[in-house]
Amino acid sequence: MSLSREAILSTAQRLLTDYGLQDLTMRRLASELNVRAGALYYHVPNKQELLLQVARRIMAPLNRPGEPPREILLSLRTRALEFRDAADLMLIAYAMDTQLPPVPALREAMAENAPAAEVDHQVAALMQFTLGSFAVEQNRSYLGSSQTTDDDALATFTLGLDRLLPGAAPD
Amino acid sequence: MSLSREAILSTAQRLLTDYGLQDLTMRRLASELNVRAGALYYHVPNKQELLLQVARRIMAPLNRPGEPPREILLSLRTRALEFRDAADLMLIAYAMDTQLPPVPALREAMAENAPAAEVDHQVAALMQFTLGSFAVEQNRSYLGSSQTTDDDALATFTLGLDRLLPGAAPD
DNA sequence: CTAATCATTGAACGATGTTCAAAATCTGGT
DNA sequence: ACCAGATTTTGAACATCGTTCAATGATTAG
Repeated sequence: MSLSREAILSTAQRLLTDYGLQDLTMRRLASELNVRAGALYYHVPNKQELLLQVARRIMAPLNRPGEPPREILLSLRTRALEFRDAADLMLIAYAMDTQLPPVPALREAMAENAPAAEVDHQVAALMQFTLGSFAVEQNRSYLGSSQTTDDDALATFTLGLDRLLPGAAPD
Repeated sequence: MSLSREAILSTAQRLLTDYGLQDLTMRRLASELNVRAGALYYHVPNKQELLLQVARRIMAPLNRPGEPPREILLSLRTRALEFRDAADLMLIAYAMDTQLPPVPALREAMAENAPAAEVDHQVAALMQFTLGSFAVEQNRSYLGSSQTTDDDALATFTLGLDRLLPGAAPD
């Protein structure tokens, strides 16, 4: 069987989960597929694109229409922390595509009480907070600097969610 | 005159501003100082530490006690966008040091109406949103993907601030 | 003036993403 | 079964990166 974009992406995703972004090199990925690095470039234009597609794969299952935004974003958090360095990837992927999942689901869920333009800003703020949260949290654990407990991190995250989601109470 | 940590850091900061993180290599930095790359390692342990110190330098002037949080964070935004790739650096620096400026100033400004632990979470959420915002915005302009105007970005940012700062109104 | 300390060099190491002509493999038509 | 053409993969190279370190040069103190 010959190589395929699909095989490359799913192997990359596995490497990311098991060993992190640092060990996700083109040579390592190729060797995992019993192939040399050059072969990958027949199926994928470059590493940046590869990583982008991996990020999409990780986030795609989270576009769940009908689910409350709070649940969606808590699921996103679970997923982000379960893949090593996923936070950075997600942030870049979202920067490149504003309509990345779970954005459409969030828009739909929040479309009720506000005009479209307002909803866009609300969703954007929510995503920026969420991804910023993950990035900080993941970089922190990556550097072993345990200035914060997991409980603190989660509490901060839900506090932010409560404030950024419609229907938030003032302090 | 011999090299100094100070000269290295300020030159690094200038390179960052003028050419971005991609061109801030140890060799380029050394050449800018009329020196070879190895010499830098007598004054700085490694590049990671170098970047961290640069981030501190950029953020340090923003610890302005007494100023309202909203002003502080808008200044931080101006500063972040004025240095290329500063957003990523700031995020990493904050991940490594929870008390990085302008955190102390924010804590002080928000300490009035809540217990200490609650303030910490509020400040953390605020910083995560802020840095996430910058990172998304900067990555976006870096990739030329103009899916969003500057005005939109600023509107999203202030919307988030209004919601995350004490005294926010519900929708 | 000399000895010791400080600072820089130059060359190397291992690793990275990427390219590309050549080789290998697979495919369909006769 | 064979062959021509297209599809894939290789192997080697390129440029670049961060980092190390013995040797060298420069500075300072006694």
